[in-house]
Amino acid sequence: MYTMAPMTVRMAPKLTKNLGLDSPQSQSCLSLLELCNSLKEFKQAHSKLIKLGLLQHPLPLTRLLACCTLCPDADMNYARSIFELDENPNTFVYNFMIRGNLQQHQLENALSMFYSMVSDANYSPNHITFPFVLKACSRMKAIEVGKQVHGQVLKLGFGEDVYVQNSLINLYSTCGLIGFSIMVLERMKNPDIVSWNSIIKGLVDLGLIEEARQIFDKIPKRSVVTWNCLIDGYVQAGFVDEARILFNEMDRKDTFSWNTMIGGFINLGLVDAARNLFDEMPEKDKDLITFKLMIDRYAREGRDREALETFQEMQKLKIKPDSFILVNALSACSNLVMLEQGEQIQAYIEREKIEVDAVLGTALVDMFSKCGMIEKALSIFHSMEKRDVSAWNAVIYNLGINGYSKEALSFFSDMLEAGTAPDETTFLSVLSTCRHCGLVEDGRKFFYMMSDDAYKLAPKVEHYGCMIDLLARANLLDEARKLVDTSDFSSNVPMWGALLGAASRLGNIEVGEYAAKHIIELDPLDTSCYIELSNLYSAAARYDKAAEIRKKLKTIGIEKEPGYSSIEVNGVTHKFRVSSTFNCDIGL
DNA sequence: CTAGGGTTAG
Repeated sequence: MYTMAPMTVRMAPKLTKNLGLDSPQSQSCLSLLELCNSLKEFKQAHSKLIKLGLLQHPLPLTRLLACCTLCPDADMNYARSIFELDENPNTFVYNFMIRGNLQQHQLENALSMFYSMVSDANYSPNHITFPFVLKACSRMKAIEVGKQVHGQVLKLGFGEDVYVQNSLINLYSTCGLIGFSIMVLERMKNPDIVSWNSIIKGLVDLGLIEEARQIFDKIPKRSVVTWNCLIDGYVQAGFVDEARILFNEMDRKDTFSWNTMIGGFINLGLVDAARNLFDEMPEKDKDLITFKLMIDRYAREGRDREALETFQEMQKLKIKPDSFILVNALSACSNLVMLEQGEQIQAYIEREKIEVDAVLGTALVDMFSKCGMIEKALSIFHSMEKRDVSAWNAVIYNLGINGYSKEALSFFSDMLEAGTAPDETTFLSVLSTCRHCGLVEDGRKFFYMMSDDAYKLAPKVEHYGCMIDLLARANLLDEARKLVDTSDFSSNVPMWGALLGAASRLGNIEVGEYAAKHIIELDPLDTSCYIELSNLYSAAARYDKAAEIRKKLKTIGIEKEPGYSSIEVNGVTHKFRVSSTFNCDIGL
């Protein structure tokens, strides 16, 4: 919060005429400005200031600018419009603008503010300016500009300021020039803990973990951040045991320490080890990221139940989920067909007025349709302001697998009309719709459409799989075989597996043997192929052949283990048993 | 008489 400045402000004489800065209205307006913490309130204060004619004064103007650049959702265009009212911006005003642009990730604008500042003869950058500017340079990895700024620092005499020096260390190390960072450090009279941490972080980011460790052992003092940086270094390098030893040695762990360790385990695929740490972690230290790490990983691994349970734990601790977590939770609900849970999440989104962007909307659409609430799904889809490819894909795919093939295909043409470019998943959804209803003509059309000039998408194994199945169901097995023969996937086992499965379902021994021959050539240990083939023989009452295959299977000593292939549809992984049928969606 | 630096995930 900003304290009121005393009212004995120096004022330019020409401004004192219409002054009113001391008037009760002005006073109240200035206090209003201090209290407000939303853009809307700023704007009200702003217009009041204009009415009172106070924007001529440097003090209110600077304060207004401070308010509207410092808030986390600052509107920098708005800030800029105020800035431009200032004919003679002072150092404070410039600094606020640079900082605001930096916070809003408008790095170029931050730099151009700096440029106009240095070309302004009346005011020059001070010790506060440089950390912001240097940070902008390091975020942009603009090392050449950074070096020039370094020159300015020295020229203007801020080379001894510890904050500025530390910013320089960071600039050089984020640009990979750790040697320069060390040079800056060695010239410092009094490097502090932040200087050392910046060096350690720089080394860690370059993968120089041993060097980082040496510094860690050498420095006189360490902070929690020091420990966390080094632990993160070990974790990044895959030395999780080393990280764990340090972690255990820490006398004070903070949220970062725990999250770094948990994240490290997770990245190495040690999800259960991560969970153990998660359970050991004091509840009061857990934050959004802690939960995000666990829930996101559970969701990726299809451990939906655990994802949801952890999500509920999070709610018990009153930690507010962000939309990433909500997407994960919704996807778990749809995989588990847990409508009630999903509806609760939707209610939460409405209650908390969380913005339903394309991704979150798609997750809702997917959840409702997987739970059989197609109407509800469609109404959400229609209410979405922005629809990306995934949103369309979710609708088309789910309509298709629920038997609404006409609707699915009409959504597909709506999509093209809306100018959204279909991707491979779109075509997979469309083709699986055709397969679902035996629409051979349409299937062929869409299959060739995807690779034509307009879309230039190469059909993948999954697309071929759909086509094989579609053709086979229409008793067009020879066409299916030709498709495989002429594809780029003649050395792809699942591809032949799909043909074998189709042949098997039709009892077509010739094509079956043909496909099996290819599979065995490619992978003599493919068990599912033998099993499929023997089933095919049995079904055709060719028991001798079937027994022969079974025997072969035994002698090779292969265990029965069906092969799986998976595809991803709108972020949800669907498993297909490639050996037998292409339409066996195990995930449902 | 306003303001500044180092650590964790998608």
